Amino acid sequence: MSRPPRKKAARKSPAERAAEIVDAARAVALEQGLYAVTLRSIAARIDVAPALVAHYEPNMDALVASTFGTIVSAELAEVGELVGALPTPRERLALLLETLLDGTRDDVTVVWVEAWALGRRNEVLAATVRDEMDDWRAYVQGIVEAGVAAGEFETDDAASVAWQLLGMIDGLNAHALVRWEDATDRGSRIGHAVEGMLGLGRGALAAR
Amino acid sequence: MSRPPRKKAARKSPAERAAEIVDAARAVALEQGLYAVTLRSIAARIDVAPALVAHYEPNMDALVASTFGTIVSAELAEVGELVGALPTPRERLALLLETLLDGTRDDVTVVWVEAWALGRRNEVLAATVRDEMDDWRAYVQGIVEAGVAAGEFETDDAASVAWQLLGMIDGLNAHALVRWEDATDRGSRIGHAVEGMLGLGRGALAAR
DNA sequence: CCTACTATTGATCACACGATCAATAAGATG
DNA sequence: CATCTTATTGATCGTGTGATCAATAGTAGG
Repeated sequence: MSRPPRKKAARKSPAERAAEIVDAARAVALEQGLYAVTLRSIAARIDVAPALVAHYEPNMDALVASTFGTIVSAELAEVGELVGALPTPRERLALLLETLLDGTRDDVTVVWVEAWALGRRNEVLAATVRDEMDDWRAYVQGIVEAGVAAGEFETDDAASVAWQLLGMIDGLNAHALVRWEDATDRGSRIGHAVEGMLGLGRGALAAR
Repeated sequence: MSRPPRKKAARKSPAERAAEIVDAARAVALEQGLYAVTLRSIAARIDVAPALVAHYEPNMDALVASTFGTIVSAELAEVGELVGALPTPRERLALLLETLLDGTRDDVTVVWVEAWALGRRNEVLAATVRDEMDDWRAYVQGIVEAGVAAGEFETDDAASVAWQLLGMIDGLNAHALVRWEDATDRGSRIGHAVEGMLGLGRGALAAR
């Protein structure tokens, strides 16, 4: 089971080694959650002494926080690119919901949930969580405002609507994480809910 | 800072001591979260040796799980009693949403979020979480079905609607937990969302 | 080729966790 | 009052965590 005893790690440039550590932290977080991002787990993954990880990172709280930020901002960029290809705000919002609720990003959902819990004991992480949440809110708000401007949506507080949309999405994903039994239908009915929030007619959101 | 050195705990009946431990665990969980429910923290709170807590509980995983169950089922009972006093399903649902989103139960929200995260490493807790979620689902589903039977609501899958409602509620509360900055408006717009899900006209849910 | 720099490491600390067990002492029972 | 039952404890183990530091060994530059 245990790895063959490590001889000695090859000497690498600081930039290269630092990148290796960051990559390992991201991989561990996605595979086993933020709680598994530990001095020793990261060191073991890149086959290096724990002290080396400590040498490159100021402390583990910071590494956990930056790892969270990396994962979540990458997700936003990825989704943004996908959704941005569509022409109308209505279509963009529909695809956004469909994408975030399709159940293929449970690894990221775990990171979110653990970040909410861990944030209560890790100040740096808590601040990062707030920043990333705000980035997401701004992104969704942009879609909503575009829809209002285009006469597709109806609301007087796009920021509030954005918060509520994200809250709904995260809640549904978090639930699905736990009740893996029959969590096939997350998102099946959220369309109507969103229609209610944005003054759309029934079925208007998903319409072709 | 540290307590005056403990002399010796008074001898109590097993039932009494067991109850004391359970109470302490619940209090600690509500004040500091499930992660703080530890052998030593519970022992310190009731001024007793850590070994005594271990003597009464099979293991800490079980105590954490039962503590979660106690807190959450009590919440359901409390809310159920409050909401059940209203005559129509529409009013009951409106009060349910208002109550769960009024921001006075953040301590319980912390317990939920930490349970989702902790459940990945604590099998007993994970099972308890699923059970309690199902109890909540059954309760909400009952309200929805009553509304359908009364001709107030319109849906063909009350269970699915119940899951979605709970997901939305938990997500909004979890969000509010982290972005304490301006989380005053959770629930301000969920009414319209629910109206969309249940085929109600705009503002119908909150109507007198 | 030699030297200076520094990436890397082993050893070690202090702390917190759950858990076990023999020993103690309080109270019940006779 | 004597005996027995058992609630309670101190001591201890094994594990896991983050962190520090002197010592080592590659490697680049003179």
